[in-house]
Amino acid sequence: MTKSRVTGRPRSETSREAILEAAFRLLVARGYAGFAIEAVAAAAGAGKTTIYRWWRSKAELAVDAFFHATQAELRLPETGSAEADFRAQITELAALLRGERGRALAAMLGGARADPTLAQALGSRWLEPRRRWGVARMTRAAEAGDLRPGVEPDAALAVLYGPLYTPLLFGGEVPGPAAVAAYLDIACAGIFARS
Amino acid sequence: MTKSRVTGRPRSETSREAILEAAFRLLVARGYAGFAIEAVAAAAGAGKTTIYRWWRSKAELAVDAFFHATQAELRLPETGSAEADFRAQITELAALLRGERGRALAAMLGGARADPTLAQALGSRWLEPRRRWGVARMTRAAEAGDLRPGVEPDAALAVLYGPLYTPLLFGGEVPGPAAVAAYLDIACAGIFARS
DNA sequence: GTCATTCGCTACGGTAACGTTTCGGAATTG
DNA sequence: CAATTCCGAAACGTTACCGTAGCGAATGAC
Repeated sequence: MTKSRVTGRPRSETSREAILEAAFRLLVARGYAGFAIEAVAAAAGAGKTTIYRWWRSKAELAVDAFFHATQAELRLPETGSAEADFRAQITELAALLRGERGRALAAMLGGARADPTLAQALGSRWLEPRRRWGVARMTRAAEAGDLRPGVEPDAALAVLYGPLYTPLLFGGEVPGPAAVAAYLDIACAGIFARS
Repeated sequence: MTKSRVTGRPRSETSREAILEAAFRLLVARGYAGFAIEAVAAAAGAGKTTIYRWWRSKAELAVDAFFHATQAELRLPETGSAEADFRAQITELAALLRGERGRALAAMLGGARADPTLAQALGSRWLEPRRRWGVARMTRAAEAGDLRPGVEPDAALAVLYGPLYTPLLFGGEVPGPAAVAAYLDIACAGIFARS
């Protein structure tokens, strides 16, 4: 957006990372309510001014911090059968959401009930891309005749992803590999046609 | 707990109900973060003192308000087949969670990420009783041989209830009757043995 | 060396809700 | 009537965080 400056003191990459990491830690430890700009600045050894200069809102900082901790770890596979694709993607997602990143996401989703800015940022940067992929992949599977008769793509996606996200709502831990496999066995048996 | 008083001015039932209803309205309209004791008192035409006298915490007031609006509308059926029992109970729960009560519950679940008191109150008064019923019913079904081979009760419950609660997490609307039936068709096909 | 810009730091006024206390008055019992 | 308890209203000091401003020091291009 801003024309790249050639003069003046350059932005400190050290501070940027310290802020993002401190924000993530705080999000995990105290939730979105206890996630205050002042606390982030203090924990990062940075000035409040520096944060306000580079992030427009608490919401943007939170989402940035989450992505900074997450990197591009998640693939959206497009090979193999639909069932294999979904199983792979959900298993990977489950692994990501276990532990700190899951708690950070839960904190943000909880906070999004009170902060529309956050809801919007989270929707456009996390939920929507994933949902788009899921709908597209499931629709392709339906057209290829891979689904049991009468199965609607939306309902199938709800059954596949619902059990994964529910623990974030209730404060529990995201299921481990064995539990994920167990529920996927059930869901896939109801969704995909057996050859 | 307290010995029943025989003397003095009796507690005003009018105030009690005005407070519970104002609390529910505020919970629906502004979420748990915007749910302030002062605001409840003002909206109810009551004094803060009165609220502090009868409720120990914000969390207790919120949960009480939710139950006051919910009454005992929910049955936990025990007749017929396991599949019929779960379908009936989930359909009823979905109807309850649509609209205001769903938003109130979503607000509280979101707030529970930040307020352990609320998490505990909500767990013991709402989640636990329901979960207990579900586990018991599903275990009985397993013992009766009504489940497809290899289906674990915990995983089956996750598949049945996950899609219902997920919208509360993402801020969406709880599915309507048709959508509930559609996802239950899929889930039940994966869980219950066909005779 | 000069200049533009960012840095961490400290301080400020403003807002919001907290939880407590005090008050005069109203409602019951006996 | 007296004793008791609850009521709504108002005021209090406290805590937490907001967003902004100004400081001297640091940094790097020119």
